[in-house]
Amino acid sequence: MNQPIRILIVDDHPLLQEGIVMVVEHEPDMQVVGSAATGRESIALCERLQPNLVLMDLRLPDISGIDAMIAIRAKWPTVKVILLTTFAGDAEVNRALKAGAAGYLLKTMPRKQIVESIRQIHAGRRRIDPGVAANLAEHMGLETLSQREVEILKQVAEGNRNKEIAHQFALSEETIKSHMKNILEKLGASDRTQAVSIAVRRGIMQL
Amino acid sequence: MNQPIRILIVDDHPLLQEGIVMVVEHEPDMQVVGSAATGRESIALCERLQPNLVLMDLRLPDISGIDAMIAIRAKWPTVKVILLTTFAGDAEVNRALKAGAAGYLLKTMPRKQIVESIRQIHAGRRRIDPGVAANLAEHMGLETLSQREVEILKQVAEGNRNKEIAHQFALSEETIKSHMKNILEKLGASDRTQAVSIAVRRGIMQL
DNA sequence: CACCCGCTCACTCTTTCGAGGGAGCCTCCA
DNA sequence: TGGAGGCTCCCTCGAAAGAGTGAGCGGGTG
Repeated sequence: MNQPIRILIVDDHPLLQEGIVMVVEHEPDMQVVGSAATGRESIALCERLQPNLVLMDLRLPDISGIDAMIAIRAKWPTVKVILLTTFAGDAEVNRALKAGAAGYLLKTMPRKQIVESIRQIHAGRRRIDPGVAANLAEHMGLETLSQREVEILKQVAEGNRNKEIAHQFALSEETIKSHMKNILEKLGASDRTQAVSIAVRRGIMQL
Repeated sequence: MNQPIRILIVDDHPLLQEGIVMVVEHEPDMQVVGSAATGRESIALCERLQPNLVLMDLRLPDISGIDAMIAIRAKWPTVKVILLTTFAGDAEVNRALKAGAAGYLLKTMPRKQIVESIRQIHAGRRRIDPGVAANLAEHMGLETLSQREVEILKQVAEGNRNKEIAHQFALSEETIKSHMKNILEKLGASDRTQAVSIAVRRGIMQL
């Protein structure tokens, strides 16, 4: 355990990259081996730099942080990936953890807690930000939308009518209505507009 | 001009604070005199530390960065305030610039451009991130919603029916319909759901 | 002063939504 | 093998939403 933790930073904010470097390099047992600003770059740098641990933002310019993580974990299963982001609804957190994230931290966390979490995660424990965990617990057991339902809800957010959506997907309007009924019930929404609001808040979709 | 630029940082992400400090302290003509994590704290620190320039995030835990800026500019009109944020629709940028922001920068900006912008702004020029400016130009001349309209649209996003909104505001349902008609036209939306989507994207309201 | 604009309200009419039923098909998993 | 759940489709019906049109009031501005 004398080897320092080799960390790769993935974030498209240069200032934040800089901040992480500063905080992490302060710790004798950690070392930043590189920084990437995009998902694809992060995969390439994993190849080259062989980090033990990746600190990854969720929103990246090219592919989502979750997809980048999936790609990295597929090639290098021993690499631990920590999502470090500003906030996310329960849906994103769930997807991240299911996809094998070793941790889910918020950027609002104090420096000390972040380095401590990195240490814990590197030692094999799983860390989830208390705020995120509370949010998760609140939505525990809450149903998530199917792919089809998300597709449809996105169209709804764009102002399409059921009939138009049906036409786009080559389906019957009745089918769309049926999906909408399920969406409203799953999200606990009283109409399509609130359904979009809730879905965005919970990280099920973006606008 | 031998005095360094005294900078106050306002951001609720410790890591980003750290990053700004590192980048800025690298410059001989700049000095970070303090960091605040909330809007109220930023006002208090302005009092104590008398900075020349404030780097302010838009989203803060207590009050919005714009409101904090307004408060600061009211008390210390010579202090220049730069909004430094991840992104915002044209509505937020417009409000910020109207309220006297000296600059509007994005966190995705490279380090060099940020320090250069700080220098320019301190010298009296106004700097707006090219990406933001493009977005602004795109929406130039686009109508904005009145206060009443925003209030109503927020209720719409919560899934309230026209009748319910009318009751809440002690208005006629016909009045709400009339407002909705104006909202749809101003935003170029085909229905209330898309109106909410567009308003959120443009920074007119949050969910 | 006239004018614009935000806010208010009214009436009609068509379209759309969402609630209420039900049903068949598929796949995955216990 | 038997659910469970996702996807598809059908019917009815009342309640909303939105288009169309019109109008009065108050405040601010050229």
